[in-house]
Amino acid sequence: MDLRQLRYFTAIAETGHITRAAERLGMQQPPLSQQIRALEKHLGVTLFVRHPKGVRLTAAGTMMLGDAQRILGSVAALEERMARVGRGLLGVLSVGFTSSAAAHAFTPRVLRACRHEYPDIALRISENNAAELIEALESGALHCAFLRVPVARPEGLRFDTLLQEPVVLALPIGHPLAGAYGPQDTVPWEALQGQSLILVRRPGAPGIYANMLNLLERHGVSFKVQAEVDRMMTNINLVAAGEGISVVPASMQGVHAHSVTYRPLPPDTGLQAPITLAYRKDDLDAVTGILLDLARRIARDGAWADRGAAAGPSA
Amino acid sequence: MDLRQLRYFTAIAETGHITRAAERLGMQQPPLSQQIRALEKHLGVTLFVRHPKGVRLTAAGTMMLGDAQRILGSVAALEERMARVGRGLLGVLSVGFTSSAAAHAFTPRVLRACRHEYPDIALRISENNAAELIEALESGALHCAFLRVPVARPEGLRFDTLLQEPVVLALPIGHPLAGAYGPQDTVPWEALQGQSLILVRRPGAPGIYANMLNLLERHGVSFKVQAEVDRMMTNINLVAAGEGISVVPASMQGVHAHSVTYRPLPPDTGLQAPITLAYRKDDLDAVTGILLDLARRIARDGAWADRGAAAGPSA
DNA sequence: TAAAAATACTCCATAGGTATTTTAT
DNA sequence: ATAAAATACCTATGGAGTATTTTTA
Repeated sequence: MDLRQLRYFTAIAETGHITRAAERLGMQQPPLSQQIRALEKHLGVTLFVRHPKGVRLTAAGTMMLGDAQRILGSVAALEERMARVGRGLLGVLSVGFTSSAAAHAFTPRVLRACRHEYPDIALRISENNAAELIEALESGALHCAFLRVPVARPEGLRFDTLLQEPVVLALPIGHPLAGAYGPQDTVPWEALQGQSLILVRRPGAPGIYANMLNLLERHGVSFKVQAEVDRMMTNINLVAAGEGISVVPASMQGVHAHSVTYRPLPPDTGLQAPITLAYRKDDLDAVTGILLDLARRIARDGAWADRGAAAGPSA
Repeated sequence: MDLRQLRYFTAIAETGHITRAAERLGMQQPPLSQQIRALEKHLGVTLFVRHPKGVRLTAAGTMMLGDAQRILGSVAALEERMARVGRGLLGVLSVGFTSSAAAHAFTPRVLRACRHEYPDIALRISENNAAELIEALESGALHCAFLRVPVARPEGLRFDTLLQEPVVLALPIGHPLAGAYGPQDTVPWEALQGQSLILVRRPGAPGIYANMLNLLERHGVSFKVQAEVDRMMTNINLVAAGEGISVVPASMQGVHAHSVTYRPLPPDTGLQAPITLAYRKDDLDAVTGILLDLARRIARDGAWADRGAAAGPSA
């Protein structure tokens, strides 16, 4: 028995005529007669009593009709579901992000929009440092992750830049530089001469710290690496504790506002901290594609700065 | 999509190899690969990730597997059910019987055995007079009916004789014949000279009354027809009321024992009251066939006289 | 390098079409 | 006499087989 015969059976049962059912099925009457006889023979049951003006279900046929319709309904529902899966509208999406990506209003905004616009995508969200996120991406544990562009970009992953963001200097309250430069004053690189820096430089760390060190070297500024951590939030925590100074993406201004103060850096240096979406370049899952499109749209529209968010300007 | 593709899909999912699944399905690997690719294309979803040593379900494939197995299970169950329907082991069976057929232990015994041996046959039982039963049989409202052989056998119906039964004379208590003949004494036909008879002669009435009238005529016995009724139970009721005398199947002895007494009739006359099963000769339903076989078996084995039943001897 | 899947082609079983006959009212 | 189903026969799509190539760990 196959589904075709079930479809034929229900069509005949519903119309009461082999001829009309054939019409509805877009076929001729003889093959339909043949198929239904084959089905009856296969099942060992007479499904219809043949009248001169149509057919009528036997008791056995009546028993069968409900089941047949149920089965055909299940099949149609399955096809429908799978079509939605194929278009990425239904399924599970595992998304990771770093603390610094999460600090920007953009990331939660995208996830909130995804939940709202695609309610059948079940989001599995996790926060972690960049190294762990990248490993999870490579192993397939994550579909994609929001993070800053790392220095070393692993083969096999793509990093789509969603938005650019300037970098600011983070100083402990009462630091000499905080006295020398007002809140709106740009601090020149030379002013960092001899400072103790806290950096994120563990595996998978964002490129901005390497870039900054290059800039300092180019300006002939000497410094001391006071600490190396694995995520920007730790970075700010240490600044708050007075361990030294650091730089962070503009969106992280306001963290530890009672003990950390922030200052702009020279705008012409091109020191930017982009937020990217990372995913495996070979198999771009349909669901991942949905999120990627959504994130790009929101980034393009600048639509994340809706309320109460410390938003930096886009590229 | 058809069931074949679902079967192929589950086979591959369950074995983890296209090659092994092909083996299990009794086919070659290439067509199986083709079919599964066709299914993937049809659904718009990748179901398996191909590894060098087998395949593994994708998330979409995993979602699909459960549904596919459920659907295949439903189909198998449907086929199983219909096979049972076809063999008559499952379904509804509408059975009728007359009061006189029900009076014999045989009839309830057959129905009880049917319930016990074929629990999936839902019995619809109704009691009625012969004329109504025959009409119900012809209209299709009944599958079969236990009754005495009617004088006029309608075209289109078969009457299978299940067992023969002698006929006895029913007399009101205190009737002169009851005094002239003891309980074991055979009453000769001549003794009925001038008696008032109560007969069942309405449409569909059993043949025994017509046969009896022939016998009386042959013996030169004159009589008076006191009443004509439509079922034997009424017959006895009128005898009990003193309206006249009658004859009934031996199994009805004992009814109205306080007011009716019974006497044997000459055994060599061939006046018998058979119990038959009537059904449409053209469409012998499988369920009806089951009951017919069962009734024949019980009649042959004489297995109805198990307990507390007023049983007459069989043919 | 080896095992499994994919590709290329060939064949034939059978679903479906056309023409006609049978059936039952 | 008529409408519908059954029968007979033909055609062609596509499922399955055989041989071979490609893939990837």
